[in-house]
Amino acid sequence: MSDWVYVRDIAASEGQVVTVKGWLYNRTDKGKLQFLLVRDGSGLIQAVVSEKDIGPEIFAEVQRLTQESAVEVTGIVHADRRAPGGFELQVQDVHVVQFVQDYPITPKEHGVEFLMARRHLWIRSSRQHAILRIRAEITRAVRAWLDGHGFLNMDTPILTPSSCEDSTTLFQTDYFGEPAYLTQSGQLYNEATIGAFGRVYCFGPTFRAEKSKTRRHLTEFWMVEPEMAYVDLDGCMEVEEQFVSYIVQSVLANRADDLKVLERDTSRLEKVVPPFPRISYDDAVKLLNDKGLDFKWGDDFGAPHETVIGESFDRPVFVHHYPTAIKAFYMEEDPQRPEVCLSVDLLASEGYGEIIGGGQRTASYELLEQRIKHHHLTREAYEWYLDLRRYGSVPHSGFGLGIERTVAWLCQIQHIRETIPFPRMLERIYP
RNA sequence: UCCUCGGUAGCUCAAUCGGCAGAGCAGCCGGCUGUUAACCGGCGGGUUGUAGGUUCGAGUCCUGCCCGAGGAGCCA
Repeated sequence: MSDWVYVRDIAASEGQVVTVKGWLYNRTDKGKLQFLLVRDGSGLIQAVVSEKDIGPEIFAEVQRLTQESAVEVTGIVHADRRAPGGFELQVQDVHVVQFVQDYPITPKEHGVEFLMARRHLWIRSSRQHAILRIRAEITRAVRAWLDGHGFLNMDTPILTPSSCEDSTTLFQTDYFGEPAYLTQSGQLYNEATIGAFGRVYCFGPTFRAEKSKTRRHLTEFWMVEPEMAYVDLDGCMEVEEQFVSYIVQSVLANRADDLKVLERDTSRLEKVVPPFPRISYDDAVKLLNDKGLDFKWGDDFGAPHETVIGESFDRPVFVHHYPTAIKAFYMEEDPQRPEVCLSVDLLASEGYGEIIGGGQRTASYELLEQRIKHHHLTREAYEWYLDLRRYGSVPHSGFGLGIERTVAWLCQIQHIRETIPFPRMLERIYP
């Protein structure tokens, strides 16, 4: 019995007889010679089957093998320039674990509707495989950087009694006869945990019940939200640029093969190092007007505006000091200019738009109380949040990074639906 | 929610002015010792999303409905 090895480790077994356990990705039949492309989750390897090596009986069985049949392939590992990946197996034995009939996804072209309905199988395809491996690297890097920089992971609730912000629509559920909502942000809770721990982050799913039907929106998406006590707007931007740069450089260093599968131009990503350019909302408006776009001060940027601003720089760009009126109720005002607030968004390059929203939070009890009233929020529901301004209120900042948008940017893919194993979108909750 | 486009074989698509519904791939049969979405030959494969309407005749024109895609708004 030969050793079971994963394809990713195959180079270490050159010249040895090993067994690969996986699924048939594709097969080419040349008569007395067949090429099996076997994937095992860790990689893809070509297995060369010759009739004279394994005899007519097994050879004929292999000839009947169909796409995605489960197989255990035993053979000698050879380096060969002609093989994808540089190594191949000269097959000595094939054990068929399951013959598969009529696997629906062929190596040919398919439409989005067809593939999305078969998402549970589509994730086996090489492009999807590469994207989801990069996603895993991004989430690994997120935790590694935060854990290494004094942030404590605080898991915030998914079931919440009310809205965190007043702007978006929430999914309502029944909580023992009372209405409850799926969280749209852990931020408010993290403003409490920083009072206990100083620097924290939450990382989990977030839900928005808006009927958004665009390439940048999911109804369920993942967001990491760091929050920091005694950190102002400038300090927040410094953390963001260090954090994002680390994530990008980790993907470049650890997922080069997957970026190649996606044919990602990595030269743009190599430039993603601190410092990032910083422009005020005022200057962003000027920039848009100078480029001939019709945009007036006080409006929020739409997708085309974000694209133009993002494309004006060679790395992600901070836009800060948005009008107070278009931002959430908890944003701190600029003391010199109350009509703008200490908020900052990070717009990704290459037209991928906003990947981070954040800024400095209101520290003043009086201002927050006034904002809650002004935004028609229920005072009672925010009493605990007001408590945080009663007992040791300090300047503090935080931000939320959208994982799927980051994956789409780094993978250079057109639609966010491919950045999560099972996307939840308007009109799609299957599979 | 609004705007635009689409739905034809298992998949991806074609079908001229309203006039016999067709190709590639997949499947099945045969051939081939270096294939990379292999190639060569052969075979089978259809309630044209759905309900009506116009017409001698509708995949094609008209209306409703269903489903999907792209975009807007909102946002990460």
